Amino acid sequence: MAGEQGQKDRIPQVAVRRLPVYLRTLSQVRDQGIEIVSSADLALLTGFSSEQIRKDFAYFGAFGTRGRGYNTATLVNRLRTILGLDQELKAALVGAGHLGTALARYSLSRQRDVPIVSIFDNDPERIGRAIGPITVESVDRLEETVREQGIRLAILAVPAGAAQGVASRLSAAGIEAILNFSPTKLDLPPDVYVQQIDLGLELQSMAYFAAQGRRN
Amino acid sequence: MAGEQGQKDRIPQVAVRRLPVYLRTLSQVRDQGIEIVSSADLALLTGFSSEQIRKDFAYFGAFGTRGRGYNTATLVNRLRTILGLDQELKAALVGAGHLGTALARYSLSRQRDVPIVSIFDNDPERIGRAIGPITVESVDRLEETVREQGIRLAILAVPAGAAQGVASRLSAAGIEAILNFSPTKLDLPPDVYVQQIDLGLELQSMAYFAAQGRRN
DNA sequence: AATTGTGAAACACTTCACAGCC
DNA sequence: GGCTGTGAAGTGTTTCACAATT
Repeated sequence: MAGEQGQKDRIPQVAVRRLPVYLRTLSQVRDQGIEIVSSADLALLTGFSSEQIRKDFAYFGAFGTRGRGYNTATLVNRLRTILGLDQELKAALVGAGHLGTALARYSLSRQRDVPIVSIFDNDPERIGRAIGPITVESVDRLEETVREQGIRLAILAVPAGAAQGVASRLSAAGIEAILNFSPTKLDLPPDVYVQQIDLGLELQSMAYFAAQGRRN
Repeated sequence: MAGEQGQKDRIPQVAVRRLPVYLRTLSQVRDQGIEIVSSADLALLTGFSSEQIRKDFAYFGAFGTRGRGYNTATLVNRLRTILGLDQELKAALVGAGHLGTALARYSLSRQRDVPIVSIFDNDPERIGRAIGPITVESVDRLEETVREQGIRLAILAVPAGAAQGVASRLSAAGIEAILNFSPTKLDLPPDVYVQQIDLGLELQSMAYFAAQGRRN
């Protein structure tokens, strides 16, 4: 049996979240013309332990050569496939306020792999405005555009009060993962992956670590 | 013996990072005039399990009444003390580009507990500009201002190439925790708490979870 | 009767240590 | 000889289940 080639057991979520770090590091190393790296080299560059790096790669099937190390170009391609970046998954941004606009500009300039292709807002002042090559659309057109463009990911940067409503609509429209910058817990079917980023919460835990000390 | 009142064993980092969520939820509940909540109520509101909530509170000494639940007002105050928010820890922002400016505006409007009091940049175009009530200073004045104002936290929103240099200066100036939005791993003494937020990495792991499916 | 507080069991993740392969 | 790949041990975190308390 055994489904997709080389994939073992259940893979820890945390391991998946390290893959993009490996990918970025390996791309840089490859671009310096270095063809082989060891897990020890990667440990130095990423701050993760060499054992952990080897184990993470092993979850997806082994890519190294014993006695030598890993081929940078091969591993970059393999990681891109594993992450699904060869599919050019499209993302939508909802919320073209200060934060949303900044995120869009940042993403448009750097992030070719997961491109933002549509931006929505409900403020008539903002609709029609251009952000880079994209024109802000009315949020009324959300479902339609998501379907037409085959958008599968969304970034949410709307006020707290609007977040749940928009998220439900995104979910109903078939969006598979949401990166939520609004300070609200989203209640969604479990087949939607939600990643929360919350400046307020982060600052408050920083206060704890600064005040009571002791990192770990 | 036993140091600060009521603090048990070693406290899991993950538990600390949940406290701000409890604090926010409890503040909302309290502001609705509700005086008592059970861990089951909080579980519904936060999405964490009731056992976990009780255990988290227990790490810091017990605050509930058996048979009744937790007093919202008391618990809010207690959490604020634990997190160190009664100290009004000041934060600096370094990098007044699109993202930095958006973060500053967001924080200035909402986050009274951990106020941003200074903003730095190295671009002469930006120095002297006002963001809300704050005037952007030259990054040359970083050490001086940090000491004068007693700033203990920093938010880093500079280009990748500049991040390590600025972070080292912040650390040398005595900053205790850094929230890093630059896509760079920071190498700093272990007594500086670093929390990384990286849009590019988040989008890439979202691609995985959308592509290969299965949430957990 | 209801709900906390908590040891013990279960689960998740990381590190150790070494066999296997180049 | 050097470095990967991996079971086994160790550590960290969550869930279970129930005694303690109001």
